[in-house]
Amino acid sequence: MGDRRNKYGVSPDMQACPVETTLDVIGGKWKGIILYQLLNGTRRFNEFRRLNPGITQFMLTLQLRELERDGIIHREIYKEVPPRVEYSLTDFGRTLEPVIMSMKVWGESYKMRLNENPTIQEEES
Amino acid sequence: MGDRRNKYGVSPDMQACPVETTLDVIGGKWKGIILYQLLNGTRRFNEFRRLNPGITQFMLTLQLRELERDGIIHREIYKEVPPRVEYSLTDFGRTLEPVIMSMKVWGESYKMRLNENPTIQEEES
DNA sequence: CAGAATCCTCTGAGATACTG
DNA sequence: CAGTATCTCAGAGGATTCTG
Repeated sequence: MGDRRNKYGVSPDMQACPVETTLDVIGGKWKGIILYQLLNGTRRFNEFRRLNPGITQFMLTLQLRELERDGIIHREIYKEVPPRVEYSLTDFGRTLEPVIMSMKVWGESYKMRLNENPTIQEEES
Repeated sequence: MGDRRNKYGVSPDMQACPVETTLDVIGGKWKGIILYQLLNGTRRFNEFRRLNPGITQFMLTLQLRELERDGIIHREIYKEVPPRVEYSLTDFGRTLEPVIMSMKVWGESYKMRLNENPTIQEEES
């Protein structure tokens, strides 16, 4: 899967815009919701599947691995039978909390706005 | 281009996660940086091109139109020769400012973290 | 200057089947 | 339970050319 660190073939510190950097890390199709659910605590693999019926095992694994690679989440493997794996935010991942929360708040206001007036797509600036 | 309001074939208010909703609106490849640049004021079409050499005319137009459709930006056309079009945030678009800014701050800390220790991809939670 | 129209290329994402 | 391993494909993203 794409090493999103190399969009321009340069190291990420050469990328001009930090907003883009953040989007690159949390912008995956399911990463927003995964992170949001992790704010409430540790989750297991099948717990994510139950919470998000739309996501396939494959994609879930992929998104989790990318978040792990980026240092956002931690993957704890318990050597048991049956196997158990728990996902949690790293300390660094926790620093995303204000970002996620502001996105949550805004998303809610956006949906409210759509419901209030579904036809309006633009307003005067 | 995808009507991202219909990921599940349902109206957006049926989508469970507001974080995803926000990502759907601002998660386009160039939307983060476009919005960030608009925080500083009105921009013209070729101004965006100069600021972001990597983006093609086509993609720029597309991203701007989607943001306009979603009520985030306003497109003011001046009937002149040569033509002039100015883009600005709508009032509603301005409500994205805290989101963008928190993403900017986080993106900077992420890049700093990479520079400090490029090999570390994970830390203990 | 600010686009519109075409055509093309990847890759993010999904379906399905199998396994330690 | 928590994953791999393949295969497939739509569609986001891009290059190029043309125009009011």
